[in-house]
Amino acid sequence: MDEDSVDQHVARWSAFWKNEPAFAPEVEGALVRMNFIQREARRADAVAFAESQELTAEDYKTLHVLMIQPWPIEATPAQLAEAAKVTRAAMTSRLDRLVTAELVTRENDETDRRRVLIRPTAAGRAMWNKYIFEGMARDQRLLRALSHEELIQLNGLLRKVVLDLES
Amino acid sequence: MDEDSVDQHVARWSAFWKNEPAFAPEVEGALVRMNFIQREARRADAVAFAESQELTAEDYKTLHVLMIQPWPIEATPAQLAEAAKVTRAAMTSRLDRLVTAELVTRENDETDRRRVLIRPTAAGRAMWNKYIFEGMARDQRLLRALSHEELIQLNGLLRKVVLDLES
DNA sequence: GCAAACTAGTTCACCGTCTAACTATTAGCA
DNA sequence: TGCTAATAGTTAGACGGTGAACTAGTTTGC
Repeated sequence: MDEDSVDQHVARWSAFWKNEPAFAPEVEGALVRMNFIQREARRADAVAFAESQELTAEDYKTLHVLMIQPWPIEATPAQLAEAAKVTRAAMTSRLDRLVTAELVTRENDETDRRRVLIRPTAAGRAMWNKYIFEGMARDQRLLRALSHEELIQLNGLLRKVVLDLES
Repeated sequence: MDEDSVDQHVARWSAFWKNEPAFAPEVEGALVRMNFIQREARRADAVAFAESQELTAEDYKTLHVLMIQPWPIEATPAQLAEAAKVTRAAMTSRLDRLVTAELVTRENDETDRRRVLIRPTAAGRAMWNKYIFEGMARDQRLLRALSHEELIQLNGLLRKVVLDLES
């Protein structure tokens, strides 16, 4: 198999840490590679949304987590914040932008007046539809080097790690 | 094999996108899992440095990329920015903090007076030494669910992806 | 020999996030 | 019932990042 840039990085480190048993080249390699792939994914997303000028990647993500809620399509800011993995404060300002752009509505919940309900507008749904498939295509392009079997194998390994971290 | 939270996420999506051939569950799963692992890594790093109060994770990273440069241990801000994957502007402010903390020195290069040379102080080297092995241990803990063979397998799959993205 | 182009680093204005404090509302319980 | 505690959302201030503009120094090429 050919070497990627991470192999060089790890080789340099291995030389640096020779005689140092605490250094695990495979751990370092795997983490750096995952970092590389994730960074590339974010970069590609940012480019796609920067070109369109309509929406930032962050705002799209917000719209997305709203759209993929279980029926009915409505959610509280707290639910969206958790789904998007940002704080509620950050979600407040994201929603400000989406409300201004008229992609979602923000209404008081009359049964619990502390709560706010967020719903997509027709324009918001249309915007989501416009980008969702492009996003899937970008993701598949990112991992196109792997066959279906290899993807399953990769998920098997990653699942072990995630299961361990979740327990 | 047991299910992790990502399996549930993907199952919900698969139901959502049933009859939609553009959705690839294995691609989605792999990316979400890598995201999860990376996020956990960053969280653990942040916790470790927040407890110590001496240094932020970002400043440690800066010190780190400086320390692992090839001999002699000195670098320009531009080199450090590239290694740490931030802009030069960001590196300027990171270095401001490290210079104030007396962990690195910033000197003019007399042979090319545009350039600045960054070198760790004795305190900076000591600080790096204090955290480097803890960081390795954190990384290994993160992937402890995988055997040595599985780590090699994982790197093999990720290498394919990285090689493809780098070409 | 000198103007133009390039390069290194910094400064500036802006952005999105975070934590912590704050307001408003609801739930728990003596 | 009426305090107290808990909860939902927002606001305020700080932080670290970005891209663009700027300063200073070096290289290129006529």
